[in-house]
Amino acid sequence: MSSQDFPTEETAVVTCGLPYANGDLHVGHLRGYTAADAFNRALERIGQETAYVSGSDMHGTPVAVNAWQEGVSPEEFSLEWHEQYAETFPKFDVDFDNYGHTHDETNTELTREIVRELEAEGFVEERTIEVAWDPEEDQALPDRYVEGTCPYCGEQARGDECDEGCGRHLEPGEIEDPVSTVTGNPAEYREREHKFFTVSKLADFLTEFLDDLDGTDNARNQPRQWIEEGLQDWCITRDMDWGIDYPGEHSSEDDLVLYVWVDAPIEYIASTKQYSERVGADVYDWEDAWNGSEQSDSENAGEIVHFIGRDIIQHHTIFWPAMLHVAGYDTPRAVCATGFITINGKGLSTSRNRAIWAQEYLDEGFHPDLLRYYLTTNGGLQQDIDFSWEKFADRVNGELVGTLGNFAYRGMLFAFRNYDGTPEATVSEEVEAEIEDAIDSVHAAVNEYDVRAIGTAPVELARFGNEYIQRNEPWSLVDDEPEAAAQVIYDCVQLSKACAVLAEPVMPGTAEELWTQLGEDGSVHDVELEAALEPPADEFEEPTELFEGVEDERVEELDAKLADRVASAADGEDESNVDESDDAADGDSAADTDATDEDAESADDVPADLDPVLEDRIGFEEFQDLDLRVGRIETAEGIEGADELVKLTVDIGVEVRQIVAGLKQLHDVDELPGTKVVVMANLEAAELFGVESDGMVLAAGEQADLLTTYEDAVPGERVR
RNA sequence: AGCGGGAUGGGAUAGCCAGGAGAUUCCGCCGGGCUCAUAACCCGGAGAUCGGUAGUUCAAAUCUACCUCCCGCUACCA
Repeated sequence: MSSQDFPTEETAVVTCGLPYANGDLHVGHLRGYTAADAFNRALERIGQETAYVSGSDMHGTPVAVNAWQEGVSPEEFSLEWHEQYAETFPKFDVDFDNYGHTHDETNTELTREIVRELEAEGFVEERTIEVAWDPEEDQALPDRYVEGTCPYCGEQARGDECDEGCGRHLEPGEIEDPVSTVTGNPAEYREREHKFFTVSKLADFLTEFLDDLDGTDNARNQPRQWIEEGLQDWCITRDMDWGIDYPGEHSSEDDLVLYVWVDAPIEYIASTKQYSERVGADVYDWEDAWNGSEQSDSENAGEIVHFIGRDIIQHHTIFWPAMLHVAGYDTPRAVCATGFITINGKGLSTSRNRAIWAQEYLDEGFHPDLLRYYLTTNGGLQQDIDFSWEKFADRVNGELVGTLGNFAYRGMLFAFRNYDGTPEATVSEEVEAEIEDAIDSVHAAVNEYDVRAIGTAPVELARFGNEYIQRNEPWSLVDDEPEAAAQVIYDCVQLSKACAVLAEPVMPGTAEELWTQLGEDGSVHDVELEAALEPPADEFEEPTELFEGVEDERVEELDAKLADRVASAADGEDESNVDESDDAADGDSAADTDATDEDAESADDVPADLDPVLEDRIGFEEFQDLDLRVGRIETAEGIEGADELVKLTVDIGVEVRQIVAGLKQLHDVDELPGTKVVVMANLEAAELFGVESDGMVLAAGEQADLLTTYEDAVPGERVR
């Protein structure tokens, strides 16, 4: 890449995706925030001027819809979540220099200012488009207020994104057959004036931008494809009242607000600005970070580094740099998109309660550093990583307790007992070289955005330390060769000090603890990596163990708890799904790094590709809930455009139903009429390929072998 | 079926972008050592044709093409 290595003379700013203010935080969120926090701390350790900022994402239709359902104002609703987030992050030592929210004054002002700038530069056009409208309520239905059919792939889609089909971002008015998600009313389209940001004019700029962009590969490759396919202009306004009013005189009467994705990333700037205003521009000047090229020769002087979840790459590599560029700000140096988290190998799912919640983790009494270490070092940033309590315990016990904690403790305890602190000596060449290497590796890791390597550095150094102390056996030297023993122990204290410095980014609390135990002055949060080579303090108190192990029984207990919770969430599926309405809603979240639902429960150990019998038994009463009927197919015709679907009318005695079934390739459609079948009669109706299907015809296996009766059962008889 | 991510010793991971020695580390296993340390630590060993095939190259885990399989999301298996 074309960027200069860190540390640079410029001012850096590190951000992480904005948590969307409509749900509890979980390990998926935490992964991104701890990675960015560790990266920012590592930047500080190598002497880069930097700030770490973020804020809550308050606007958008999911908040409005959820608030409406709870009967509170969107502001009240989102502020409550915002406050919870603001309280939670410090508990994980996620140390934002500023944490704001998108609904505050700074962001509102700045957003309007930037939009005016986009207008002034001629990148905003007013266009008349058709928007979904609820005729009964007489209100507009932007984004998630409406569902319908994707015009590109024909799938069921949300108003703003074809979430289930081709994954495209949908512009207002594009979705077909719209229905209000609030009232269920079919929506009609009305003509409205809206503002468009002409992103399509910026393809060349964006291509160049991507060529110079640092960070993870996925953040560079995916948008390239989108550009090749052709960029669409972006509608940046919505007909609703929750959001930032579109700047200008005539807009207020129309309830025209800016689309949430306009003001959300601007919070990165706003939050930096708030930080600057609080500490003073002489300490940190937000304009150097966001507008550094004004004062500097280089074109891209600000060192802007975004950490995001991989689901929001498009917003950060297309819309956002386009806005920054036109409004005269610097564009990002790097976008690092993290992978998802799985729990015990399965997708994290908030609605199924298969998640490790932030508060839950804390309530279990674990130190935040343990999770920080696990999340940042379990795999590369881009990689999906799995969380299980067993693996967690494994890594804590092996690497933190056994290697890092043990090394620091044994060396320092030896030193304390024999020398009341650091013995008289100077660092050996071998140890000095080892520490230098470790420092270099962290430097390199920062420049490669390799948070994992930043995290493993202190543990690797401790591993060397354990080997070193073992090889030199100070315990057998201490009587006969006191000088040699002193040398070894001095080296160990030096190594412990280096571990403290190296551990700071990923395990800030533990690092500070170790630093204090070593009798060092000040805080490890204020030193640079080179402090690892400075002579340790002469005296220190008796050390204590840095980490506590996680017992096997504890792991079993935690696993059981998680399993119970997932099971009970599954029981109450219907109800809980309504409350949680849709964690899918936080797809708008700027940091939603959970993998989404996955279900098929494990089917290992079963021969011949057959699914095992489900473990959960149901009661007879539940079986009684199934209304299975004998039916006779009356008519059958293929559905145009569908490969497999057949539209059937089936006589089930009490009535004739229209049912869609996937039989076309497997049966001769003309021969189906007259066939007796078994029908699941009280299944809720669904629409398949635009055709209503009221019930389900039972069939077995891939070949859709139809279930039938062999004697004289007549249509309408129940099957039991 | 579409899109995305993978495939490296028993399990989990690194290396791949910028091709070159005996392929990294952790867990597990076998054997040994140490006893300063939280049954922690250290050493040695077994164990990988780096998913397959073809190609580029003096040289491929790494680059190219095709293929297979796995995972996730989504879907016309209602």
